[in-house]
Amino acid sequence: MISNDLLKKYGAEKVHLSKKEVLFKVDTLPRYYFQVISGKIKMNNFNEDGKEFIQGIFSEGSSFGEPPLFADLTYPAYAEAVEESTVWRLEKKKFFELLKENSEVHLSITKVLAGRLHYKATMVAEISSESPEHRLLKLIDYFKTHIHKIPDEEPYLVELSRQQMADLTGLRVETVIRAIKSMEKKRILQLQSHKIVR
Amino acid sequence: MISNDLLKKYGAEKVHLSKKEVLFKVDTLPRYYFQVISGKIKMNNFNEDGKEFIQGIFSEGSSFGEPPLFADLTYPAYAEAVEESTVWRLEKKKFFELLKENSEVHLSITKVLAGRLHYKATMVAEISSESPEHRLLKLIDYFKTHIHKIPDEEPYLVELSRQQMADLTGLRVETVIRAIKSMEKKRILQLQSHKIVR
DNA sequence: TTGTTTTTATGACTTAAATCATAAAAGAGC
DNA sequence: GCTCTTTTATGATTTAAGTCATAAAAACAA
Repeated sequence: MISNDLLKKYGAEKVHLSKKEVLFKVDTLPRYYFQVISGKIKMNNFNEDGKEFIQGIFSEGSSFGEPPLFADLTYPAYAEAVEESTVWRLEKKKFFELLKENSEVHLSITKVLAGRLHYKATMVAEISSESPEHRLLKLIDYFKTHIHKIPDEEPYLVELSRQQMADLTGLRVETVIRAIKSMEKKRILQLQSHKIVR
Repeated sequence: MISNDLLKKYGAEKVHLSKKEVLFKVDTLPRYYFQVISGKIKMNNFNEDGKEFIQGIFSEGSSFGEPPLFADLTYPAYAEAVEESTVWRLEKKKFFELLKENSEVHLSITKVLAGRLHYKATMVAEISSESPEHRLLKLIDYFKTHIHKIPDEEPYLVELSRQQMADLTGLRVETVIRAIKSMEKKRILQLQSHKIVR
């Protein structure tokens, strides 16, 4: 996360996005660094028959879509506003100037990438070889511990819909619903008027 | 990739690993930066019933296992020598000194992380929602284009075994074998005495 | 060259999750 | 409050990939 002052200093602009608006498309070259000011942005893919896969959901303060900027690659996914949002947009060239002149910012970005790589490594191993229940539990626990930083003993009210969880784990809604129900029976998590608490 | 001179300067040591030797374990805290001198190192996970998932295979010149070093996390997987190997080992503290004093090295490491994140993003979307044939093709093409940097028109002889491909995509050997055969019939790839050419 | 291990191959069978259909409950808008 | 949309829920059925068993081919070692 880069401070507003620094972003302004290097000429970043605010971009407004209405719900469902697409910020960039898969397989295109990146031109900007992006950081969420308000709202929620998701990065996602669609397979041949239209099934969505959500790479990540980014909220206030989070940057997204930087890897292709560094690695000279195209975007691996779309970026779309989940709700009405505002983001900072900083030109690639300016972004690299900023990094060069502010090494502590560069280190913080590297840390963010490292954290995301850790999440992906965890999820890809799960998705490829674990049961739906295990996958979902890993997802929920990852959000609780790493995204929202809620202590183990405190309850976490999952803000994701069943469909979003399905799209994050590669499952189908029905499978998610059944797995959640089954875990409730086993007392692995609780349901409070259809809301998941863990 | 950090040059030998620089590594030596900061006190890196050579570590020898015999085939199948484990360098670090999943869920432990990182203490070193590692870089392959010779041989091959794989990072892998095992699920409840022992099924392997290969996160990546690293050969000469590649570093691995850096993300948890940056993000203050534990290793998401094991690291094991695929064959007899030698690696550079540099203490965490020294590694960060090196980065601080050599900003171009820091940038190159960030680029490596960005590239790996790109690979993971690509594979996780594939694994979660595509057919075995599609997954395998994506894997093979990724190795051809991004790892070995072979031009599209030149043939690429896949060096991975069916089992390794299965472990990289979350499939079973039998499924890989059948999918490869089926793709040969469709002329998507060639088989030359059981070796895959794409 | 022969014996041993690993890799590739194939058929028969099982199963877990996807698919399809349909509905109840909850939430949003007026 | 009522209407429309979205989300959650559940049963019946299908299917693709996993599992199991077994063998041929290739690679490696003695």
